[in-house]
Amino acid sequence: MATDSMTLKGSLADRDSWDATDECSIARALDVVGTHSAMMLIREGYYGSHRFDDLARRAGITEAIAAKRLRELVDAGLFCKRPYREPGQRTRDEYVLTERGRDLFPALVSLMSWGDRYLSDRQGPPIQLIHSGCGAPLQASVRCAAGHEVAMYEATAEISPQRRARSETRKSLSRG
Amino acid sequence: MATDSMTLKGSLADRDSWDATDECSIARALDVVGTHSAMMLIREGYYGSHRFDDLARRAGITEAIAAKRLRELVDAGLFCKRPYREPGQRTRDEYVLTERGRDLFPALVSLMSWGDRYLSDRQGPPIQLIHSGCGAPLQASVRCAAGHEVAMYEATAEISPQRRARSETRKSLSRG
DNA sequence: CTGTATCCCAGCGGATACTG
DNA sequence: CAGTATCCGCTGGGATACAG
Repeated sequence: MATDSMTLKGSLADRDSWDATDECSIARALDVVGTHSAMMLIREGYYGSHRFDDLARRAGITEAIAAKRLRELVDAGLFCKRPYREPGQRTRDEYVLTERGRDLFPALVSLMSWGDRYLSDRQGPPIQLIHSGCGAPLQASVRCAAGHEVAMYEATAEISPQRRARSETRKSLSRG
Repeated sequence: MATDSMTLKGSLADRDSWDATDECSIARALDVVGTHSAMMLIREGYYGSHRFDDLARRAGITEAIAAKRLRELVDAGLFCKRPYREPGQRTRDEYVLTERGRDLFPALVSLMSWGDRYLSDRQGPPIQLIHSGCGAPLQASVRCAAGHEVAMYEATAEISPQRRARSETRKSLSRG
C-alpha cells in the first residue's frame, strides 16, 4: 500500500497501547518545554536576551508568567542564573542557557523551518537563520550516526529490549 | 563575555519588543502542533497508525480530544482522510500524514533525542530510531545549505529586509 | 468502529496592582 | 530592575454517555 512508505518501519503499529506520558521521550520533553511561554523564552535565550524584563517583553509574555516559567526552566536545568553587574549598579542576576537548553536548538530550528515553509504570509519568513561562517541558510535534518540523511520512511523504530520485556510481563500480568 | 558565545549573532538582542504571535514561525508552528495531543497523534502517524481508535488509544488521549484534534490537523493539512476497506467490511476513513505532516519529522526527532538524553530513567530511552538502511541510530542536526554542521553559537539571525522596514515605520509612527 | 455531546477540572496566560 | 500577588477568562483534556 502506498501509505506504508509514509510510516516508520517496525512493530510499533501493532502494539495494543502505549504509556504515552511515562515512556515517550517526546511527551517527556513536552512536559518541560511544551508551553508557549517556555518556547518563547528559550528562543529569546538563543537570540541573546539575558535579563528578566528583556526576556519577558521580547517573548511577549507577562512578567508573572515569565517569572513562573523561568523558575521552572532553571529547576529543569535549561537556564541558570548568573550574577552580573553593570558599572555603578548593584549586582543582579541574569538568565543564561545551559547546555541542556542549547541542545534544544535543533528542535527550535525544525519548528521555525516548518513554520517558514507552511505558515508564512506574503512577506516571507520573518527571521532568517544563517551560518555565520559561510552565510548559507540553516535547515534541520535527520541523519544517522553514519552520516546519511534519513527521511521518515527510511527510519525504523525499535522498542528497547528492557522495555519490551517489561511490556510482555505486563501483558501476561493483565491477562492473568 | 563567555555568554556571548552561547547566543546567536545578530541584532535581535537589541530590539525593543517583538510581535511574537504574528511574526515568529516558531510561535505559528506551535499554534498548530503545540498541544500534547497533536504531537502524540503525529507521532502515531509516524509509527504507522491510521485508524481513529488506534490513533486515540496509542496516543493516550480520549476519543473526544482525538476527534477534535484530528479535525484541526486535517484542516491544517497535516493529515488527510482516505477511504479504505477491509475485505467484507464497509468503507471507512483512515488518517494519513501529508507531506506537511511528514515534514515535522526533524522536530519530533529533535524532541525525542533531547528527551532521551536528559529525561530518561535508568532503563534508558524507551524507543530507538535507526536508519533502516544501515542500522545506525538517528539524530537531528542543524546544517547550512552548504552542508556544514552548525552549532547554535555559529548561527546568525537576520530580520528579513521587508520586516525591518515595517518595523522602522512602526517605530517612528509610535514615536510620532 | 468512528465518532459526538456534555460536564468538569486543572493549567496557561493576560491584566493590574504592589514590593524590594 | 526584578519580581510577587490576585483575579479572571480560555482552552486542553479526562470521563461518561450517546449515535450512526
